[in-house]
Amino acid sequence: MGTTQLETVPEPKYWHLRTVLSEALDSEFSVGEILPNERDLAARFGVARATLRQALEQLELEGRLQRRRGVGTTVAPPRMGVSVGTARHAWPGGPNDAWQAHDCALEVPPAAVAETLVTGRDEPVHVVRRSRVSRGQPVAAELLYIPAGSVPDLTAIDAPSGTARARAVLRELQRLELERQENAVELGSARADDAKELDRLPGAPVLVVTTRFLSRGRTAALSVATYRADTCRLTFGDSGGVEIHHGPERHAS
Amino acid sequence: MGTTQLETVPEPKYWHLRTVLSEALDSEFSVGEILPNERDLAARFGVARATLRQALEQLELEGRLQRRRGVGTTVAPPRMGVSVGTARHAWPGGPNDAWQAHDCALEVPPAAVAETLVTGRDEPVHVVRRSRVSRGQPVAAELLYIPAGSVPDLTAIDAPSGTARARAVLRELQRLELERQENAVELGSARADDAKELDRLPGAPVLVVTTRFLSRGRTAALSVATYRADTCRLTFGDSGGVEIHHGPERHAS
DNA sequence: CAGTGGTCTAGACCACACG
DNA sequence: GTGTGGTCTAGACCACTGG
Repeated sequence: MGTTQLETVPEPKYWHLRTVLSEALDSEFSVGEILPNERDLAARFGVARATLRQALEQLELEGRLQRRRGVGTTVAPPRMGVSVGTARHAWPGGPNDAWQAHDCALEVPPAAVAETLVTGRDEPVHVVRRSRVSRGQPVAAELLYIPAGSVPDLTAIDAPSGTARARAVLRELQRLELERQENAVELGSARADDAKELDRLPGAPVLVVTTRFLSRGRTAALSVATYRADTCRLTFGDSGGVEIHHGPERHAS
Repeated sequence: MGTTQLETVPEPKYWHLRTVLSEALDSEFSVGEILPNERDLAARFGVARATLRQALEQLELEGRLQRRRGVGTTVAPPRMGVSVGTARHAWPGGPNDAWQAHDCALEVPPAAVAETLVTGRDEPVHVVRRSRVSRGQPVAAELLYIPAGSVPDLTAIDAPSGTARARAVLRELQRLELERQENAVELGSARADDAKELDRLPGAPVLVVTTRFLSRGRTAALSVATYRADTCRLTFGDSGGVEIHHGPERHAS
């Protein structure tokens, strides 16, 4: 007789809470608005903070919320469509390729990368770090692996590393007739360095896009780009992307 | 001198634990092997079970582990490459399209879908449910939205719903000259029905692929497919996909 | 400084699979 | 039944942001 089980829900609390909050976001909040803090929300719904957080995590994963330590939880705008298609302008080193080169170093790539590049183990390759910004916020961090054989004319460049070196490598790469071979997308979690670049915490969910570029039948470069999964919708094909978003959206007035 | 801080780690415990476990998986475990249970593991590492679980969740998200209630935690095989490219055989209703039709109903689609289909609000459309199996396990659940206008010759079909109806709709669709227009990929969490189909719990991370099909310039169908994010690597392009998997040495730099 | 989200603990009970 | 992972609690302290 002690049970206070007013509602027989085989559904977990956090999942039900997610639904309730999701509907509240649609009807009672506008983009950018700040939610009550977690302790207040938990008290309001009569659950432990950990349970409330489980619901918030779900909503953040779905791109509905944005949480920042020391600041608060805000309603996120609809995900932005980010083109990862075959458009010419997306070519590495091409004009207006949406990427900003940061750095370049000669490093030994991970085993899986070396395998795809068909280079020897422990054979260093050029690694160009680039980042991509869209609508004022960072959306992707990329590592471009380029075998030394792909850009043989680099002896003329004196800069051993740094931005200048990165641009030089890209310039050389651009002279090749690159052909995009394949893409793959999978879920991953941001490594510490990527997380910093993406303004997220380590372990944040990311969409990892790997692309292989061919030149005269050989693998000339391999790109591993990590996109923020919470804010990005990846679009393939040359157009901007379908405008599909979830639920009604109200904007601050 | 009183600090027992043997290691000055600004790193969270669960993240460090994730790394340790990840390396252990590479060197000491083989695919399919069962890990010790969570209580034992937590005790072994001297952390609370919740913390240990946080690390396991990360590894599951990355496709390294598979956890099943009542059974245990096992080492997952490398993610399988699943083609979502433009290959002919992937056409809805085409022969060997890798999909199995389950059901069909006339329903009012979500607002976002109706918008893309350019149908009126509250106007019902055919909704075909399909599922996709690869290597013996379910990898995707799909909802195919087809405006009634796309398949006008369905009055001859008497089955109001069910598998027969679904196949009939697909057969009609196949007679159109479909043109794949766009794809988008984003992270989502499995709804209850999808989760059941994918043999996962509600809220499990999924990759949502939306595809628009055109016929004579009009949107003839819209596919919303949810793929298991833990087991699948989506490949675009007509070939099988690059064989990139996470071996030992996942981390660069 | 005060307030926020992030991490962590030590328990408890539940839902499920399997013998 | 036993044993597993899944959910939930009520606290505590930490790391960060901003006034």
